[in-house]
Amino acid sequence: MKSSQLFTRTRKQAPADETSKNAQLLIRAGFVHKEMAGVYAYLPLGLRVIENIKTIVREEMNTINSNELIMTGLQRKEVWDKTGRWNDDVVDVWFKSKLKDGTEVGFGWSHEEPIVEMIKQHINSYKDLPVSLYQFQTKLRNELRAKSGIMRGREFVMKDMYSFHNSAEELEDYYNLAIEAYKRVFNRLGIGKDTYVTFASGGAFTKFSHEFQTICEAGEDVIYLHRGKNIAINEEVIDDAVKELGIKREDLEKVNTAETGNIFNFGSQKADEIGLKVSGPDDKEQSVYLGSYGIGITRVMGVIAEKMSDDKGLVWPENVAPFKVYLASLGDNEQVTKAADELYALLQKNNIETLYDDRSVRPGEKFADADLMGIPHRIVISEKTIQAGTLEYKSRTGTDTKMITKQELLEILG
RNA sequence: CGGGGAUUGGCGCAGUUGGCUAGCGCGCGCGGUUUGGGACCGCGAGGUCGAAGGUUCGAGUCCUUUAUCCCCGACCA
Repeated sequence: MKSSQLFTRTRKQAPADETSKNAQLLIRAGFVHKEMAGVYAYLPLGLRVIENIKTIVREEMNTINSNELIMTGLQRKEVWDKTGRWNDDVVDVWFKSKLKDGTEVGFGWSHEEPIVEMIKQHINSYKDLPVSLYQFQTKLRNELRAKSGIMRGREFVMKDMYSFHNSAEELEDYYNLAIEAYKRVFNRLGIGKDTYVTFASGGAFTKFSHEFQTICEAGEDVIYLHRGKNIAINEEVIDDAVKELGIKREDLEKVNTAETGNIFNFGSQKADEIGLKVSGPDDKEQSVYLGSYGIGITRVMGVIAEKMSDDKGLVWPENVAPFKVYLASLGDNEQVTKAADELYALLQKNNIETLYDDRSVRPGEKFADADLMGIPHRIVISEKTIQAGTLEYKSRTGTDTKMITKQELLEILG
């Protein structure tokens, strides 16, 4: 992509109505546009990041044999009535509306009930199980207070996955597979070492559920870490967990975190409530066990922006960066343009996502934009580099530039 | 939902005890000089001061109501 064709604009100053680091940087760098409190549009650069995150998640969910689908944004009241969760006193984040004929509908804040209802038409026998389904969906939640930029919005993208099983044991096995898949996701996203599988309140079916908590100052959660034993416990359940796990409170370190993922074991209760049953091998009706697994896609993006930045701007990990290379040509010079065009073509040929800054603006502006956008690798082509017969390379995180050859560049970009 | 703060061109801000055609910087357009870390000079476009009502000879400045945004708390399936 050439900068001259990219729909984006960077700013020197952050808007006054944003104080969170992620929103300030993402807006300044042209990744998102704020529509209203807690509601953000994703501009071309931001969308690239979202898609990169989704690709990683998608690959890992496919690895554990989950099937991608996409459910509806509008939902039926009847489905939620079955579990009592249409009630605003039970779920206070509902956005609701009515059809022209008066029929009540809700805007999906979760898809747990609807997917169980839907599955009833597709699953009849124990032989149809297990099955796992996932989607990337825009969830709508009427939060009392949106905050922290894109980390807690009223509209956000979530990957939600649901697995259906014949027994508690089978669900447990899959649940553990999902934990491993999630760990791979967070590693690939570049926040693995700061993300902890955390004991959290489990509700009616299990004593604890698991949250994936990523250390982040701007996060809303507090967890206690036992680094030695690699145990993490949400503040909510600290007393019970300490007792249960036989560890000492004094050995725990208190940290702020953002909940980037969450997995739940629903047992058979939800399927029972909604009336999802299958025929068993003994020709008797049997219960279906449900697991639910979420990753906040846009929140993860916010957390990465929050954690990985410096005074010059964003610093994306390679796997999520909107472009891998920022190619800047300096000076309106035919030779320079020709050399930059050629290198751009070479990078494209090698499938290396490159943002080619072909604008006729001063060097400082190009460098500032490259840094602000957080592109991992920067290449400069100028009269100097042409005379030297090399390229100038700098990594976003490094402080020095170095002269390299095209071959060396391709090796760096692996 | 409780508490605190804010709202003036696209963005960031100033605007004295109410007083003249509402300013500045960035950005934008045109012309020129520049070209290795967001250049400089000149010219120019763009706001009715969040909204509604009120006080006054006169309101961006005072009063009332209201909307929106941010922060703290509460909430977070």
